Amino acid sequence: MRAKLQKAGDPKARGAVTSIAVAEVARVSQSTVSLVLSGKAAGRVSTATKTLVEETARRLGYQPNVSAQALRTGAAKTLALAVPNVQQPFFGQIFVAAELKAREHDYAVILIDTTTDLLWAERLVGMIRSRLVSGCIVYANDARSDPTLTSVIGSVLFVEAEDPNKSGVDLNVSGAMRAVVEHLAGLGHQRIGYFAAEYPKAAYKRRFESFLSELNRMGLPHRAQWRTSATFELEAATRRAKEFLKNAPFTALFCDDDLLAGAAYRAARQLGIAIPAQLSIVGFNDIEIARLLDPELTTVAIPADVIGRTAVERLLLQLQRPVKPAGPAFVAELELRVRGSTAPPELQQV
Amino acid sequence: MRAKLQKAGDPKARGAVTSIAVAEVARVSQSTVSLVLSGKAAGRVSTATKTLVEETARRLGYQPNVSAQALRTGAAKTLALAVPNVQQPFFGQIFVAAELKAREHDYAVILIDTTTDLLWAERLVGMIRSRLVSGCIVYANDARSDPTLTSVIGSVLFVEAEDPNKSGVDLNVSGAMRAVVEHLAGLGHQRIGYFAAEYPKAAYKRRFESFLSELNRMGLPHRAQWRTSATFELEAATRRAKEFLKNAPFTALFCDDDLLAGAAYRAARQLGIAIPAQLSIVGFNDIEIARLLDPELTTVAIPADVIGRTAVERLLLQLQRPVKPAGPAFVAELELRVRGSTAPPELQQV
DNA sequence: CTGAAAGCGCTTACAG
DNA sequence: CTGAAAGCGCTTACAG
Repeated sequence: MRAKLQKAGDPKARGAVTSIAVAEVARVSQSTVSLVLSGKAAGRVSTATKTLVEETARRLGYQPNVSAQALRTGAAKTLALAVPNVQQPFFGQIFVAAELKAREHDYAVILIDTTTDLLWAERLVGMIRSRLVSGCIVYANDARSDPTLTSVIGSVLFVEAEDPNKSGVDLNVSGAMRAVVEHLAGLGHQRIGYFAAEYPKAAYKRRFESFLSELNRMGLPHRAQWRTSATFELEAATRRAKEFLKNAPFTALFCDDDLLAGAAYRAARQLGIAIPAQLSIVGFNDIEIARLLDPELTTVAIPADVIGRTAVERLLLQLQRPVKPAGPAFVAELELRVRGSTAPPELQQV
Repeated sequence: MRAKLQKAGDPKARGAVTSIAVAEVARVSQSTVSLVLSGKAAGRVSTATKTLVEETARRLGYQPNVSAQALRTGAAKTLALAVPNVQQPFFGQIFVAAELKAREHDYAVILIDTTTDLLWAERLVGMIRSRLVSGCIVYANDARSDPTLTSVIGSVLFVEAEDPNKSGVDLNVSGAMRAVVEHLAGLGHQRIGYFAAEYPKAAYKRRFESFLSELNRMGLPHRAQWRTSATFELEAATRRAKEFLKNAPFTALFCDDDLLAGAAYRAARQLGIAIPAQLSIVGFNDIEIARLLDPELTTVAIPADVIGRTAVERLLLQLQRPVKPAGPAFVAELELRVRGSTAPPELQQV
C-alpha cells in the first residue's frame, strides 16, 4: 500500500472519493475507471472489468469532480438562462421547463434576472469566458446589451430576440394578434385601446406592430391617444390605467401582459367601469392571475414548457457545432383563451 | 520565444487567455500573476509589478478559469437554492435577493425546484459531492428528504426547516398568527375557518399549530370541520373551496397562501358569498395577487429580501467554519397588512 | 520581492 | 483489453 504524503499547506484533505480511490480498490488503472464511468468502455474494456468498476464506484459513493472534468474537457455542464423578471410566474415556468430538459443532458442551470442586474450582459460574458457556463439562453434581450454579447454570440441562443432573425426560438406573435383582433372585431368592437408594457423590449414593440397591421387588415382605425404604457409595478400601472380609462373612447383594451390587465381591472373598478359590459379586456401570457381576476381574463397563452425545452435543445446543439448554424427559428404557436372579460360592446362609452 | 507544441488529440485549442499568457506578455512569472489577480499581492509583490500585471490582464481580457480555481481550491463559488415552487412570485423574490447577495461575494446561484424534481435531495447531494456547488439553502424542506441530506448537512442551511431548531433562518410565525387572530377577533369574528396548503411541509403544520394556540389564548373555539386543505392548482383549489364554503359555519377564513385565498374568492363568487360582508378572508405571503383581488386581500407579508440575503450570508459563514455552528436562527418578522377583505361579521351565515 | 514546481482530479491519445 | 503519462489552468508553500 502506497503511503500518501500529505504535503503540508496543500489543499486541505478533501475527503471526497476520487477515481484513483476507485481504481485502487478495484485494482485497475485510473484510466479504466474513467473510461467505464464516462460511458466510453464499449469495445475497450471487458464486461467483467466494467462491472467491477461500476460496482466499486457505487459502493464507494464515487462522484466525479465536475471542476476537474470541466478543466480537462474545456466546457462545464452548466447553462445560464437570462430572463427579464424571475418573479413573473411565466418565467418561472420557462425555467422549470428549461431546467428539466437541461437535467436530461446532465446540465445545471444558472438563472439570471436581467431586470435586477443592469450589468447582466457583462456578467454573462464573464461567466462564459471564465468557463462557469458553456452557453446561455437569453429571453427577450434588449438592444443595449447586444454589443456586449457579440464576442460570445456563438454560445448564446435568443428567444424572442430584438432582431427576429437572431432568434433560435420565437413566438408566432402575428398569429396571436390576428386571433385577438378578429375575436374583438367579431364581437363588434371598432375601437380597441392598447395598454403597452413600458420596457425597451423588441418583443413588445413587435406585438404593437402586429396589432396595428391586423387592425389595418380588418379596416379598423387606431389613434395615438388610444395607447398608453406602464411598467409592471402594480400601483403605478393602476394609476396610469386610471387616467387612461377615464373617458376612454374605446370599447375594448388589449394589454401587453396579464399583470397590466390586472392593473386595468383595478382602475376600472375604481372608476366604476363594468367589465366586460362597458369595457372588454384581453391580456397576454395566461398566468394564474388571469383566472383569479373577476371576470376571468381572456388572454393569449404562451407555451412556456415548449419554449423552455426547445431553447435548451437548440442551445445544446449549437454548442456542439464549430460555427453557429443560421437555421430558421423554431416558432411556437400561441393560443387565444376566451374567457369572461370580452363581450359585445353593449353600452357605448362617451 | 518558446514554441508551443500543440499535441495532437489534446483538448482542442481553447482560445481563452490564461494566466500564463498574461505572465508571458508582462514578462513575470505565472505565480506573480496569480498572486496579483487573486488579491494576495499585499507585501509580496511590488506596486510596479502589480500595476503592470493588472494592466496586462485587463488589456488581454483575462478571466480566470473557474474550473481550474475550483479544482485547485477544492470549492466552487457556486451555491444552490432549493425552493418548493419557482413559479410562485414569492420564491422569485427570494431568489433575486439571494442571488444579489451571492453575487457580492462572487458566487453564482443554481436554482432547484423541489416540487417538479422529486429526487431533488439526491441530486443536491450529488451536486455537493461532485463539487458543482459548495453549499445550498433549502427553503421549507420536507421530512422525507432529511435522511438523504444528512451526509452533506454541514453544507446546507435551512429556512423554515422541518425541525425549527435546524433553521438557519426562520419566520416569526406565531407572532404573525397572533396578529391575524387578534385582528379577526377584534372585528368580532368568533368562528374562523382554516384553508390549509395540502403539502407535507412543516412550515404549514406550524402555521396551523400557531393558529390553534392563538385561538386558545383568545378563548375562541375551533372544530375539525372548519378546516380543509388543497394544493395550489387553481381549479382544484377552487372546487375544494366551493364545497368548503357552502353553508360554512364560520365568518372568517384564514388561508395558508394568497393563492388559496384567490381560490376562495373564486368559490365565494360562484356561491354568491360577498367578501367581506358575509365572509372575511386573510391570506399569507402578500404577493401581487393580493392586491389584484377584489376586494384587496388582507394578508401576512413575508420579507423575502431580508430572508434571501440573510440566508446567503449565513450559509457563506457556515461554509467557512470547520464544523457547523449551532447558533440560534435569524428570525424574520412578518407583518399583517390589513386591506379590504376583512370586516366585522355583519351578516350572520347559517 | 519573484520564480520554479507540485498537484488539485479528471480525459484521452498512445503504447503495449 | 489495459495502463502509464501528459496536461487542462489554476493556487500555494517553498526556495532564493
